[in-house]
Amino acid sequence: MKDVSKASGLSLITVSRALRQPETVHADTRAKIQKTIDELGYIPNLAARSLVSQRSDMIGVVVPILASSLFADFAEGVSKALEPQGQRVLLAVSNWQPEKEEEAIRTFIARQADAIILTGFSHTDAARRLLDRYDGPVVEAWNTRENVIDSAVGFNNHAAAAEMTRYLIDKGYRDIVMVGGSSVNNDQAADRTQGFIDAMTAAGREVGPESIVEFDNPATIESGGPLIRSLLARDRKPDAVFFLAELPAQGAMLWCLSNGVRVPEDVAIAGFGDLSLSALLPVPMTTVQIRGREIGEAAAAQTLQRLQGAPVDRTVKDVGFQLQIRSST
Amino acid sequence: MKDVSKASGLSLITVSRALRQPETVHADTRAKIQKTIDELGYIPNLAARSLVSQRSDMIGVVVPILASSLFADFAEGVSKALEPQGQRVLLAVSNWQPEKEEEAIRTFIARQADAIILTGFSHTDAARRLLDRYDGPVVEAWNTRENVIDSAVGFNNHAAAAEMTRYLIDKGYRDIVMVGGSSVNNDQAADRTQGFIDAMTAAGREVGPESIVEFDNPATIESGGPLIRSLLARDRKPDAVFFLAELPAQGAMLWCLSNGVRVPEDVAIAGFGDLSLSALLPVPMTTVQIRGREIGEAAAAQTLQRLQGAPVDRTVKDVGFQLQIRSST
DNA sequence: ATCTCGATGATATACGAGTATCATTCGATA
DNA sequence: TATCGAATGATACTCGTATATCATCGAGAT
Repeated sequence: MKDVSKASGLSLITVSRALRQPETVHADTRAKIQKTIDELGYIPNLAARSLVSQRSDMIGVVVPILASSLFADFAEGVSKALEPQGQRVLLAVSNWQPEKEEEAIRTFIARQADAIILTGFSHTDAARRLLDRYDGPVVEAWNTRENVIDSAVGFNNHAAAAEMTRYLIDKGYRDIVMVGGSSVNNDQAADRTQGFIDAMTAAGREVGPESIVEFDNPATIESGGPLIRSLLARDRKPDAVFFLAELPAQGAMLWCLSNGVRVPEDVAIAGFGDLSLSALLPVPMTTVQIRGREIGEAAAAQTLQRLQGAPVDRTVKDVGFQLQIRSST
Repeated sequence: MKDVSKASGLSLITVSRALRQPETVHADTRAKIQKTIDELGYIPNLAARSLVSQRSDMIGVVVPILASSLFADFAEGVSKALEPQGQRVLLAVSNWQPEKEEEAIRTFIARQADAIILTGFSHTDAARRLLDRYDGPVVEAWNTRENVIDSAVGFNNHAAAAEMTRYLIDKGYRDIVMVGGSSVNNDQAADRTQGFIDAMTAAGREVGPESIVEFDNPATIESGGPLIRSLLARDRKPDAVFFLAELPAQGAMLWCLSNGVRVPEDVAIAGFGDLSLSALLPVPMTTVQIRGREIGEAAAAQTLQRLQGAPVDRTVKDVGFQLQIRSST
């Protein structure tokens, strides 16, 4: 700013005013300042501005994973919704490790992030303490629960899994097996699993250890084949397999296609997520549609509202899900 | 820091030293300071530190898109490689618009980003000027060319498309059609297209307007079906179709599977990208394997080296690609 | 007893902007 | 001609951390 002041022959304070309170400066003066700014290529130092203004125009976002997942849609949605407001995304990938999330939160706060958007409700105690003392908006995304830190945006994972399970039961399947990821530090996986269990028991079905199979996170398409293969090798074959993630479901479907197993005649397959591929498979796949991008946009919108002064109301926004019943069941 | 100083009974300068030059402070004193830091929950203000140190421990990253693409792998690779060094990612999604990239660069510089990682070589003039004056490392990723701003990490898009084209020619295909995205503001698409053209003409093949079909960015899996359908409806059907993006190729493949078109007997299909699904399709797909995550890690590694004082050498690092010959050709 | 060195402290300044307070200049208006 | 207000300027202080310079104190070495 000092350089601009000298080059334009105007005082430092006038340059500052031209930038911060343009209405107090004569139009001609403003134009003159803008001209020298362009000539000099002056770019304000936002770190200095941040120091005074106590804000950074940055919003911290934590996702568990980005590759081949709806979290990429989510992050893109957040970024695009924030950009028009001059907010940038500070990104962190936690790999489903709460300690990494905590570390990310710590650096977000240290960098004066204006708000923090997290995935899920699984946080370390230290992270909760940090967030309690943090005065900006905090959004927990991808699930809905009662006890939110500040606000939440997502869908009811429990209800989604339960609804699909009920559908499978009503459809007449007798031996339903659920395949899910580890519930450790993953409230989404936990809620989905519980949704399956609750729907089953509510229908009088027994849920034994053989009804639930676990795969390792991150869920890959490659894991689907071996999983369904081992299930079909059981003495008592399941007649329906409900995958709590889309990629293994797709992998299972493709394995069946390549190995002469008929879907849904030999075994029905349902997924969770509805990646675009699922509808286009030779046997279009029944699945729970999740709109990751929409969750991201909603999370960003909620954040911006709060930043613009909307009151704290511990909102939990449910963007919903939708069962996509197709031919695989 | 002032609070920590008062609470611990030690002077401000000692607290500062304990944090910045720990070796100059007695271990007991250090422990005492650490204790009060923990008690108070003190988190240093990195905006203030940044103002003095002229660095921010943030690295700006621009990707054209994140959803359903290898750029998500790329971004994850960058983030994970930077994290152990205490660097965070400032993310921007440009949507293939150089103006958005320019705007992102401007804010990265304003926020004192230590380095900038871009996708591709298509920048606005203003962006080039900004980057010329910028003193941190700049990495252009996802392609290799001669005139780099600072350094580049990627693979030779031209060579990759040419090699696949040569393979198709050698395999005996007579009517090869290329399907690619718009080359406007997309050097990768342009280079791939040129690679196809060059390989064709080098083999004495004619490349007419009917040999090249264009789809809209972003390439979706949904676009593949209609594309291959219209190609097969031509009087002179192509016997091989080379998609310069993976999703439309997968879409085309699935359309063929669902519509009784035999691959590769009726038409051969080749893709570009090798998303994990491609190898698992009922007809595993021939494609060019790109390792997005590796590009991200390499870009991050190069950045870190430069930040740690490695000399500027206008490096162009080629991480390569690999033809995956499968059954679809 | 003198010197040296490690550990700590006091003071001042810098980083780049934002802003409060008070002063000055100039032209328009009554 | 006196007054007012818009436009601009000068000065000082703030934000939170880093660091240079010089000072002080005490323990151990010579």
